Amino acid sequence: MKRPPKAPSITVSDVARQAKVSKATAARVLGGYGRVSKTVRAAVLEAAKALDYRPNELARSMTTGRSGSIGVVVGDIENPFFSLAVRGISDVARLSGINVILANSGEQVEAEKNAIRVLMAKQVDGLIVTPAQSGEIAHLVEIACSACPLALLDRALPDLDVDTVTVDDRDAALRATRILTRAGHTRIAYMTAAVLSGDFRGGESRINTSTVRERILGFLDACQEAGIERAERNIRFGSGRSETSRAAMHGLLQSPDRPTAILASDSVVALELFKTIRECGLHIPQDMSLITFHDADWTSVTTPPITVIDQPVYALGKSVAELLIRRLKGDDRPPERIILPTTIIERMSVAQVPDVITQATA
Amino acid sequence: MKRPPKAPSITVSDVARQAKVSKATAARVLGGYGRVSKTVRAAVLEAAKALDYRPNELARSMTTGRSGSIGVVVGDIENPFFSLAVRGISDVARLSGINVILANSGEQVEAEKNAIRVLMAKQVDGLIVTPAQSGEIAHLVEIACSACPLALLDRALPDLDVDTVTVDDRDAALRATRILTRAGHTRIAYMTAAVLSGDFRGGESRINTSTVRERILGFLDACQEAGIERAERNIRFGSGRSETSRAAMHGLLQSPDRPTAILASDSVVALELFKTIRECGLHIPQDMSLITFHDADWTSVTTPPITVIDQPVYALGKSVAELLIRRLKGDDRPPERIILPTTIIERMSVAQVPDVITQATA
DNA sequence: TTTTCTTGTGAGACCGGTCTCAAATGGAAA
DNA sequence: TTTCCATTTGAGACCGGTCTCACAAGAAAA
Repeated sequence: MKRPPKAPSITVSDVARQAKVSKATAARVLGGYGRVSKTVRAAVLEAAKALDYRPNELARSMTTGRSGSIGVVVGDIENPFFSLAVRGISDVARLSGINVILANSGEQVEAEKNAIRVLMAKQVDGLIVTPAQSGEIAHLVEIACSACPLALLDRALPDLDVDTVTVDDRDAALRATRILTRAGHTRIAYMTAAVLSGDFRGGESRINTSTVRERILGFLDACQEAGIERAERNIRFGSGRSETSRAAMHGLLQSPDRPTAILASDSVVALELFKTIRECGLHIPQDMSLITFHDADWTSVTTPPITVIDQPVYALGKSVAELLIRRLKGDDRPPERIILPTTIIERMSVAQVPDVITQATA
Repeated sequence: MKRPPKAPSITVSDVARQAKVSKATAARVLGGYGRVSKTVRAAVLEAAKALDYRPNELARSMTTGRSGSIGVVVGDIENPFFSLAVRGISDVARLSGINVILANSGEQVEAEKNAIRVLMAKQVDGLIVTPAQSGEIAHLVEIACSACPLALLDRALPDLDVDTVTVDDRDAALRATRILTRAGHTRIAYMTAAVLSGDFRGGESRINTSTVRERILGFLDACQEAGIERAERNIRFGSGRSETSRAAMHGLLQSPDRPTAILASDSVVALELFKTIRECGLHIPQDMSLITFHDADWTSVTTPPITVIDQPVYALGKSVAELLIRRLKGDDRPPERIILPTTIIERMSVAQVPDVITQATA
């Protein structure tokens, strides 16, 4: 823990000495600011090359106050949704010569807080966050009030008026659920990995994360439209990759009044569901219809292929990054909330409900 | 591009003034070094809290010379293989209070070089790289010679003697191919996303990336063992997600002497293949057997589920990170090359070749 | 020729920490 | 009481850049 051999790196002063000019002059040509004569510039450049000078970005950042990097905090980098969004972000960042420090919150607020603290200490110029928990946003509010621009990805926070990019969750859920109700389903479950802070019990107003709330709203809209009562009973939170959630899924699928259709909030949940449905000896779509958010690559190769809500994930990342970088450049327009449209890709995972057909013909 | 409002942050001096002690003393308690009396410590801490002091990690890094972060350069963060490995790395890093700056090379050497340059300028304490190209490693050699520890993930470089963690690629390929040969296959293709620098033509010695070379060696071993001649004809490079590679796949699958079995080098290639095989109206496993490296989550839900080589991907990331961090702490044992074992998970994507059965019964 | 302006350069402060060194304090030993 | 040593504290250099300011020299204007 003691000796980092401390490579004696080449500094501006070294170059200056070699080029026989002052440190200030060398710094000017090396840093690309101020005015220098052609001859001196050439001399300095030559000296720099000879010495193999590499600027110390840290030192530079310290004086300028800008680190040239932005922090990105996502829930779970393993979720292909986030990987893709992150690529959108980094592609944009690269174009502006900004680099990205990535942190994983594992959807834990504490980890999120910690990640943000570390990123701030590293003096990131801006922050893109996918808030893990809707209840605790004090740390985000604090950032928003500070000089460091903050942008929200995929999940809006009503109480936090900052640049935000989401998709038309409510509408997407509505349309997806409608496909289900129109196929005659009346027992429809909505499964999300999100955890509820507090208790649900029908008060969707208590759900603070826009993504979750909007989707539930859309889901309930469609259910109501179809005359399905107490649809909110079938909303399941916390359906992650954990053991408990698997057990819960099993329980749900094996109960006598199990749903005949499920809407999954992301492809990870959907995959778990897909496996569990099989394990329970059920068949998609005959015994169980399934629609999921996110057109993950595998959804088209299963048997049957899954009907999905295709979100513009890459564009989502691209847009927040653009918004944030614009802000970094000094733009001070009021915060923008961009909502990107989604499409539904109908595949083979939704079936007509038999008794509806029976009823219809009876 | 001009005015970053420059939040006037609280510094040690501010805290010192408030606590009525010298800057040095305040720094001691805030930085957690040296000796300070209980009373003074309490006073400083209180002042710090009152002022809401946050250390500037950049300034700290500048004097100490250690930035507390490591750089990770992977080929494609969207590939679940890398996402998982990266999680392994960051989990370990977090435990040591080190954070990770992630960069994507897109498997392009130039991007890789650039990413490394940026990361070095940011004074990362160490570097983990998945070398994109085997031919151009001058930039890596340079790092290896410098004071900054370098570790290689998944791909070894024979000419670069640094800490490296890979899997038993040769053996894995051998065993996988054997499954195929034992099922009677004689026309077996090996498809990798890797691009060859130069030309292949049977000289596997010219392939510098260990992963690719070892796998090919294992593949050829098994073919030879089964008496298959000129097996190297069926090695296909550059099978990425691109249009050209799809076209190539189509060509291969529709040719009259198409292979009856394929070994895919990663799950992204395998998924492309899976889709293409379907598009060509072929069926797995009757018309085409398929085995792939990496037990990606979707491989178990397809029809049929895919036989895979299960690599300990998370452990791969975990191990390199551990190696690198040990090195950061001053360990100077000679470089280690760790090879992790793989398992084969046999599912339903391999079929017996009919004419072999015929022969056997004849 | 003298004055004024422009341009190039150097000296040195500064960013926010760490860390060395010397001085001050106080208790124990002589 | 005097001497010595350990502990605590302060002053200030330093890390590697940026940037302000003053000054010198040459060009243009008077």
